[in-house]
Amino acid sequence: MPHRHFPSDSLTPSGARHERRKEARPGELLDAALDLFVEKGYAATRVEEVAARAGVSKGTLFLYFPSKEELFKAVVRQSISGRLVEWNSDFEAFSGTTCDMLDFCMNSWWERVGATKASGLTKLIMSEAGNFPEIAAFYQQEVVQPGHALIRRIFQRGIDSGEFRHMDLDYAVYSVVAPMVYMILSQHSAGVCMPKDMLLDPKKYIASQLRIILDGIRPSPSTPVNCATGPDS
Amino acid sequence: MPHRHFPSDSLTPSGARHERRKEARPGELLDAALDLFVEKGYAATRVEEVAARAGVSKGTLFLYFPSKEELFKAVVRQSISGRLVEWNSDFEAFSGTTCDMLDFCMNSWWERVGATKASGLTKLIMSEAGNFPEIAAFYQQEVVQPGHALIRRIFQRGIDSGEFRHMDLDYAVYSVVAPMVYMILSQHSAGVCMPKDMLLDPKKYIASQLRIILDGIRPSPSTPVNCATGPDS
Amino acid sequence: MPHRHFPSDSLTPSGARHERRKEARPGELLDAALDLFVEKGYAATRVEEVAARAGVSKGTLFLYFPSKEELFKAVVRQSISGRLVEWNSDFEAFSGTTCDMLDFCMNSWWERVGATKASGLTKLIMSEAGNFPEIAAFYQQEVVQPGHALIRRIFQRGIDSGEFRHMDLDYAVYSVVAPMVYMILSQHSAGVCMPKDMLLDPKKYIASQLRIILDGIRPSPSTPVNCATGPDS
Amino acid sequence: MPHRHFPSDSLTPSGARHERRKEARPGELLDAALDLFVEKGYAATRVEEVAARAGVSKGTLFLYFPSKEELFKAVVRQSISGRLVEWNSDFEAFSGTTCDMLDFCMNSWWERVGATKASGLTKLIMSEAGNFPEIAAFYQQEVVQPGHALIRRIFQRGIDSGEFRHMDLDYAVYSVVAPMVYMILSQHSAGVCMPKDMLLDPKKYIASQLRIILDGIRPSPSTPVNCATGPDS
DNA sequence: GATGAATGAGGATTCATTCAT
DNA sequence: CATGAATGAATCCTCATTCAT
Repeated sequence: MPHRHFPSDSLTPSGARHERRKEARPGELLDAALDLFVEKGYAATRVEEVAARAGVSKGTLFLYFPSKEELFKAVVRQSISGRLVEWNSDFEAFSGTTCDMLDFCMNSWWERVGATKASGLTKLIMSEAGNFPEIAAFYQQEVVQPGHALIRRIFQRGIDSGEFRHMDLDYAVYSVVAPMVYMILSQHSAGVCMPKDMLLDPKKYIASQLRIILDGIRPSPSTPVNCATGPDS
Repeated sequence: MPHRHFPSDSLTPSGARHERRKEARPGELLDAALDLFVEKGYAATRVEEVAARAGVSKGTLFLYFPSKEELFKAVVRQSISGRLVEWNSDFEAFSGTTCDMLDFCMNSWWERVGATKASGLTKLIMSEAGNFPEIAAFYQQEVVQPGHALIRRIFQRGIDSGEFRHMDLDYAVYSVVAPMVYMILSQHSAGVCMPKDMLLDPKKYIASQLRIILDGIRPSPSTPVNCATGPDS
Repeated sequence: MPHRHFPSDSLTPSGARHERRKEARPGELLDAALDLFVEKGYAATRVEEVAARAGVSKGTLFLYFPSKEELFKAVVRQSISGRLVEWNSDFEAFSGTTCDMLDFCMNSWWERVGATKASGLTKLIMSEAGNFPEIAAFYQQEVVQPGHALIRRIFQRGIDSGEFRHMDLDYAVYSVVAPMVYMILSQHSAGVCMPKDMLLDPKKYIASQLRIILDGIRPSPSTPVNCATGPDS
Repeated sequence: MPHRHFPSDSLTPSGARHERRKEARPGELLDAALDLFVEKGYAATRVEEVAARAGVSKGTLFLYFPSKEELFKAVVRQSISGRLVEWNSDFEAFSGTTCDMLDFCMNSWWERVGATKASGLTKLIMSEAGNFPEIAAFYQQEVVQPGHALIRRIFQRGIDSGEFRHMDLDYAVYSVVAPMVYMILSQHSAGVCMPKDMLLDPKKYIASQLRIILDGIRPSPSTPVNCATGPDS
């Protein structure tokens, strides 16, 4: 690999001046942008730095993406929205129990997004959405709504089949969303989410949450309470 | 130069020369800064605006805080300190069921934190933790660890009394933490957490999550599954 | 004058770093801006250069004018619109013949605008209006409409008093506007308007045009033609 | 390397290899450039757009013109050349009154210049003269001088025949030139020349100006004034 | 000769920080 | 102490120009 260097500390792209890699450029820029956006946030990431990390000059970036914002949207599309489609279709073909479906949902979300760099985008957007309403709207449309819709569909399936009890889905979906989002945040703001020196094992975390949720939403076997008596009774 | 002795000074009432006691300045600045940092984030908050809201000039702010960064740290340090003491003591005297305790925990947390300015601080810290590791560590020690410890104590109480099943508490606590944190985030990044045009009713949200949690962690009434069969069975 | 230099070739302002001339700054900036806008056009004038010529830094300019466009508008207001008011009021008090009024109109316009640097703004705007519609609209409103209205009022006065014949004022006003605008343009694009090596004497130019106009718009003494016969008759 | 002799070349029809003869390229580029320069001005015209309109790539443009500036000069030089010859000869054969001649002059000028793309060139040159003195001189020699000379000859003819009064022709010519130039400018900077929402009808405009001029330059029927008395007399 | 990907200097604007008053 | 005028580094984006293919 004699050509192409990735100077991570210098803003000056190296290599030959004209390299003509039109096909490869967008992907290289997107990769560099994902890294930097996740690492430093949207506002703090300079486009020139993205270009430099991709091994091109500032101007080249604007050849492929008309603005920083569009660059960011493209990153989100590639890293999340794009994978959502494939993810969704997995569910179309799913034939097991709805419990398994929810299990699959949480675990595959983790593998496809949570465990990847893309998860940093979620944290980024939550942090900076207030300053970039357009980006928030974009993420909302491309990621949040489809995601909620999927979970809602799973829940509905479980209710219809008798696996789950009746619930107000508008609120119940967050029993799945919240732990997943929280897990992602704890990856990117460790000190803020997790007690010091403790790292969560994602698989165990998901299993733990999943069990509570599933137990918590199945049709009440008896009365919904076994809390009738205090600890001192 | 402890006092001024110029004759001309006698033209001015020597008592309360300045309307606002200068000792109050730092506090006013910190209050203003907290509001603005919460509202707009660190980067988007301009020091001039902070000064203006505190009723002083930009230059004066730099008299008390050597830089924007130090101002931020001071804001967080002051706002965090000892918030949990009072809350904790409420639980010492609690004599009801552990289910009620968890109910009280989540609801009073909502009233004391979620619905107040303090929630903005949580969001702020999560957003900026990456850029201020020192702050993250501080928050970790002052808030996260005590908070987790409290929930853990509640859970342990429930297990000991037989109200809750045995669980790996290292993971189970997040069934309470995650929905609460998520609720805070959705307050401050509405468009990113919630499907468009939908606002969560906090009381209903908490009730919904609480019921799932309580059902999800009580001792298994039968087998932990009623998902043995698929939806088509 | 030990302080304050006007480095016309360097962009670095000289003098002490903090000079505190708040009252004087806007005027100095406006003067510098007028010079440069006239000399180089709107697009080609760099704000930094304006600041430097006024002896301040780039940032200082934006302390007084929120944008390049507002700076330009302020220049127009100071150089033209502002004077239009005073000019207009001269006419309110005018008690002579309407012929004298028109004479005064053209000559005083020349003295107040045509012969000053402000005339360069007219040329600038005609050249660049296409690229800056907001500026064109502003000039239209602040300068063109009041100017046309004034001329129209003069004409109407002459018609009412019997000094001028009846005319379609929508078109007749240009018999005054066109020569004045042309005169201004010839100042700033000499080679394009005037035969080489010929400079117009403004007073004689105005007198010549004025006489033609006045003769051309007085009530027809006989028939409007003495062109009934060709040159060979 | 006058010709290529590679055998592989024989696979291609050696005759009309390129659709557009390369000799035509410069002309196509100049045409496209004229359109764009006129429409948007020099600075606002991008070379890439010129190339695109000419159907070639940006690189090709620089093959024929070493810089944007040279392209501009070439455009103007080509577009100006010899435009007035034909027009001039029309007047040689003219046998009517000089009033008719002036009428014909202004109206045919409108048809040949004012209403055509050439008018854009005039406006362009006036706008850019300051930045391209060489162009201004060229325009001066090719257009301004012959044009002024023609009008001057017409005026002289009218004076000689008694149709017009004696005048200082150095100044009187502008009574014709100014309205015509102004008309061109108002075509290309409508918002700047005309009160908002008002469009001039060229024929009526010319008729109006012509009548004033003709009335204004015919031999004084009485005294040159009927402004001896004020409006209140 | 053509192409079009790549370059990078240049320009408007923002804002934390300084310091003369 | 307090002020607020002044600074200038930093950042996004444009576009004339270059040159490997």
